[in-house]
Amino acid sequence: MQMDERKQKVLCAIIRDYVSTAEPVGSRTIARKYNFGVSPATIRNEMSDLEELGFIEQPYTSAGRIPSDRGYRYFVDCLMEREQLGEQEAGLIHHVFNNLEEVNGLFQQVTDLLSRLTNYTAVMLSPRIGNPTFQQIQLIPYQTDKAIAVVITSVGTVESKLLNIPEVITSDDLAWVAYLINNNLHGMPLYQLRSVIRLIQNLGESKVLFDQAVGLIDRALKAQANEKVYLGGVLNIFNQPEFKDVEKIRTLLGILEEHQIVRTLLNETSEEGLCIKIGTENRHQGIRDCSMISATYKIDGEVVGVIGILGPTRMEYSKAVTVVENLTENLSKTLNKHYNR
Amino acid sequence: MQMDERKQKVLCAIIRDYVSTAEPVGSRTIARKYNFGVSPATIRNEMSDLEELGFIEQPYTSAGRIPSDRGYRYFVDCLMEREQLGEQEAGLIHHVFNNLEEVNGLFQQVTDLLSRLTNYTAVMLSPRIGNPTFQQIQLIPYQTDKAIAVVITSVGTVESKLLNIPEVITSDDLAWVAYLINNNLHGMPLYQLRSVIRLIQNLGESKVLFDQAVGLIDRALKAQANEKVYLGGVLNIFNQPEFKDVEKIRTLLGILEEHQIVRTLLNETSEEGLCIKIGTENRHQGIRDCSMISATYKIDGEVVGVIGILGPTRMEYSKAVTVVENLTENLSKTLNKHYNR
DNA sequence: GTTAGCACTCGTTAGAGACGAGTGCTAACA
DNA sequence: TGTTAGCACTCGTCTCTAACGAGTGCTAAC
Repeated sequence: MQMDERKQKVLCAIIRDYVSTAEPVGSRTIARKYNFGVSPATIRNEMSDLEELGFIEQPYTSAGRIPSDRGYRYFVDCLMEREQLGEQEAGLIHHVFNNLEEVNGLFQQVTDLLSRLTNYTAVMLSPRIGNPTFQQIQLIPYQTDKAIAVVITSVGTVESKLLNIPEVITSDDLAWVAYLINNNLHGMPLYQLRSVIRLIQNLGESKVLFDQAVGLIDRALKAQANEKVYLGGVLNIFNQPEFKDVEKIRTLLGILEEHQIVRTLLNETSEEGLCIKIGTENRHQGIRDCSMISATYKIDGEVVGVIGILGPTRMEYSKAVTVVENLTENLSKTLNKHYNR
Repeated sequence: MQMDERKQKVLCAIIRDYVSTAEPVGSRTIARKYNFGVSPATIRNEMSDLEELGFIEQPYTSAGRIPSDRGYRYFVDCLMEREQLGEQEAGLIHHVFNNLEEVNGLFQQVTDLLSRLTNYTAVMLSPRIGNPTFQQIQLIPYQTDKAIAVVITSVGTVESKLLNIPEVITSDDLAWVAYLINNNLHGMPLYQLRSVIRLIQNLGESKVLFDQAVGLIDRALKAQANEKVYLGGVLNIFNQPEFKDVEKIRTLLGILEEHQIVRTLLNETSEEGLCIKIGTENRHQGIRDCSMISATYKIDGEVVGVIGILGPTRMEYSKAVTVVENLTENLSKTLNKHYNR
């Protein structure tokens, strides 16, 4: 059996109706509401065919039809048209990207924006930069027995910590340790750090200080390697009638709380561009009745991170895709400008 | 009517039973399960009195009794005995406070610990330190047209930011601006900052840099003034049968997500020591069927922050109070040691 | 190929009755 | 005076049934 134009139109109508009502769609509704100019009986025949093709299904005999995962897939691949952003939405986006104070805040802002524009839950991974290296450390004396250590990595992130140091350590010692570290470890990636450190000896009293400082460098580089997870609009889950069940919500919130799971999910995004996973296409058991739309963003032409949304399979794919694509573009542009490459 | 000893025992038994089962408690259950040595009929008479006193109530005619907010209040004020911590629990607490890596991580750890020990949702405000002042700034050159600014406040917190600066600015300019700021603004609280800044003139090309640096100082001091909110065990809400209703969960999660609300709630904690708010004693409409147990922690004898738990009014008050008190003590001790006063 | 007609399915809703946990009251008892 | 057995009564919960209706598939006619 082939998909002719009318079948496609019927499938579109079913999806459109189901997406907005969350109720199984009957032949009468389709025929009347979407002006097919044929009777419900004719639509029924088409629906019967669509069911045979696996694009729609019946929750039970003699209920209306709902789109199957395969139906959504066909719709997304072959039928869906990109939607235009409304003026208000474009305005919101413009506002976020053009009133940027600093990059770190941007990630949360973009995630919130994404959830707000789509009404689904938004997730995001901050940029993972291939092999960040140690750049420099500063040790600043503070009160009598403390020091503040500030580590800068090659990607411009800063990690700092208040150190407790033995009283015998002078500010000259601080300077000496900082000099030692900067001289010997500059430009080191994480995996080389340990082996080089072993070569540095004879620190005497400064050993404690040195160890703490190196620990911080370690953390700074590790933090960079592990992409941070941002969540936005988590409560949007409650808007979906398919999640009126407490257990379902609990499962989903449990997944979102486990950042490692979110990371895995997002990292399954195809290497470049947009990725849509519908229902059972998702690996993770707990989101088998959800769809995820994600897209990668780049710095200097290289993929560094992902943003995405998580919603029910009954999702406004067209709108969602437009927003996700738009935001990744803007994000890439902004980050490139910021990192000046 | 007076509360005699048996009435108190009956109230205790009702609360104890209701807390563990979440079902209205009948006279038979009380008489049998709690070895009163009298018949259900006698218990019924006592219950009737307790109801008249307002300590228990019936959900409907001829159901069992449940404790009223007033009943819980009487129990907490007059009847409750402190519970001892189990060995395993004490071990967990010891582990967190004695394997401390750094103070900033401690806050989230304590919040998580609190929720884990009680099985309720834990909330916490990070220390608010009265009038933090600007201590010092470092401007570190980075790449050709950037600088990393690091601001240290009087309480040892560090704020940093990557600055974009005009190309004409040299590293000497950076040093000069840092010197200027350190010399003129050192020891300034937030409210004096602006007026002093106006006195500094003739910055020429460095104006942009100067403004960005001051902006960061501003933010660092403001961040300190506004206590940060930490949440732990949010999903514990789902364990409570009283929250099997989706709308209730949504409301509660909505409140927890609005950090400003949480801040207000916690700041209503009595100036010192423990605070228990039961049901309608809570100001906020959305948690009128919850109880909150909170306690302040101190640095240098001065109250600086609050930790607390939020659960259903049907709460294990004894256990919860013990844990909250224990953690505030440990927290105060640890912070004092860390800040060395 | 399209459509009206019609029997049929099956989830949803509303109502009725049985059930049972628990009460309050009364009267008897120590 | 406090305690208790007995008993009628209340009311939420559970189960069963019947009515309803949205929607289907099939058939036959156009």
